[in-house]
Amino acid sequence: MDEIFGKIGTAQTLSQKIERRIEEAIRQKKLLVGTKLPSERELCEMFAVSRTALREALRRLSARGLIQIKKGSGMFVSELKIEDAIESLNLYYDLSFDSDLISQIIEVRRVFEPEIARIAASNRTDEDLTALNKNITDLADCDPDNTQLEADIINKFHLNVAKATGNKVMIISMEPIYSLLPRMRNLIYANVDGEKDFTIKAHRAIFEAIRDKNGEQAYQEMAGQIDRTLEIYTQYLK
Amino acid sequence: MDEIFGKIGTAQTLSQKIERRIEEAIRQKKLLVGTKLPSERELCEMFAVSRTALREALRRLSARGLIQIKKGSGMFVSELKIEDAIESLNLYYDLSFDSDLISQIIEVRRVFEPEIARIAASNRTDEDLTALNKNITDLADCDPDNTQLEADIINKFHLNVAKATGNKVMIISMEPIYSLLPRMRNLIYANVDGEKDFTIKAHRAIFEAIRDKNGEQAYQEMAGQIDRTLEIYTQYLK
DNA sequence: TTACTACAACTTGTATGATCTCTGATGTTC
DNA sequence: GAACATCAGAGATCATACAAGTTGTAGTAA
Repeated sequence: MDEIFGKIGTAQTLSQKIERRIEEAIRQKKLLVGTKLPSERELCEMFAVSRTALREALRRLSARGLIQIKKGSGMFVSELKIEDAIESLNLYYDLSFDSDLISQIIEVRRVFEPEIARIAASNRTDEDLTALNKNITDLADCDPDNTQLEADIINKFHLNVAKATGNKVMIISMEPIYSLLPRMRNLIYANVDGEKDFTIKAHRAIFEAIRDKNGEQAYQEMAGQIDRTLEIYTQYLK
Repeated sequence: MDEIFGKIGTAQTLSQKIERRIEEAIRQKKLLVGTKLPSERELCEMFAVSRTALREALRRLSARGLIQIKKGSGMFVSELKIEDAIESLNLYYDLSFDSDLISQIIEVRRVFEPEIARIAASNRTDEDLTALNKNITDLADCDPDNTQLEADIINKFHLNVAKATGNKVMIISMEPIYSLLPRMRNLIYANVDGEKDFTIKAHRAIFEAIRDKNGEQAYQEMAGQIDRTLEIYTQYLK
């Protein structure tokens, strides 16, 4: 218990208090999504604070994705998007990125993604298939020199597999990891030749297994694909 | 490619531009953790903007946990805590918390945690064992009426298993999920009797498997434990 | 010298008023 | 009715002033 000397006069700033008040209102659904908030001037009167303090509170709320501010028209309560929620996680990963992290990421993918593929195979919708298929044709059409685009497409494919599970939590868990892959790929792909054909074939195999609702096959193909990735990375990292 | 007519004057506000600039500097480690930023006035001169715009940018950065602002002393680059990153996720979950989410969380745990236990069994250190063991004795000693504390301890156990993998990414991935469990448990535990003994026994079995470096056993025990959880929840939710 | 006090020189927090710019609606012209 | 011009209201930015917290230091008394 080293809370003994914890803050007494927390000295929450005025703008923080305002922020909390509005946040609470949104959390408790007293302010519904889409609602237009009163104008700055009106809110100033209602809270009896200066525009400075109020605006800073609003800035923070919009930074967190709770409200949307449209210049010239007003401020609206917005639906908190998954992307907003994930963004700070992405940042967190970004800041702790190092070569250690690379092998750890691969390990996590090796363990999680085959299982994800299995679930995707049984839950996928036709829309999911369309998206996945598009990823593969995009990959095939992609300029071989444009490794950046290539990496993006591959990421989308894997993210779409996660989406095909129909499980939001799955997406949230994996998204931050996928967002790091381009950085890893840039590190490596420049050094590997004749990789692309193999990559396309492997991803198509995953796609087909998911399409055929063959969970076990999807699991195996995904595992194989990541094993191969792992191989390449260890070869490069050693 | 319908990017042809994509936004040109994205109309990023001034404060957003400032925010990005500082954020980039932090991301690229040009500003290290602990660094004291120049004072508001100095930054105003450097960026050639008004204090209002600058302050709004700083407010957003502090809202996101990238900097810490201390009245009277200054602004400092702060280490982005995982808790900060998770907070917006929590808010997201908070706003979309429903029985759907609960079952999705369990599904994710059912898939991920047994694998985590398996890896933990081969990578665990003696310190990990000590921590896990303490969790179990704490659980046994815990006042049966204090379901909140009970839930906390169980969470710590699972988090410690993740830690025992020695894989940071594993921890970060699971952390947001674990942070939701207390809420779920509060929903349920009040309605289940004679559960505690079983819970202790199950967790002890997991512990022993990890202790003995028996990966397969750890996998099975963890899977069984979560299956049991799933059973309880479906029973309650139906 | 030492310990305490008081103050000066910082820092961020809040308030106010003026001005700029964008948006949406209204009115005008053809 | 459609295209254009106008205008009111919204947020965005700026400049200034003052309030209030923090820190270091010079000065004072023991």
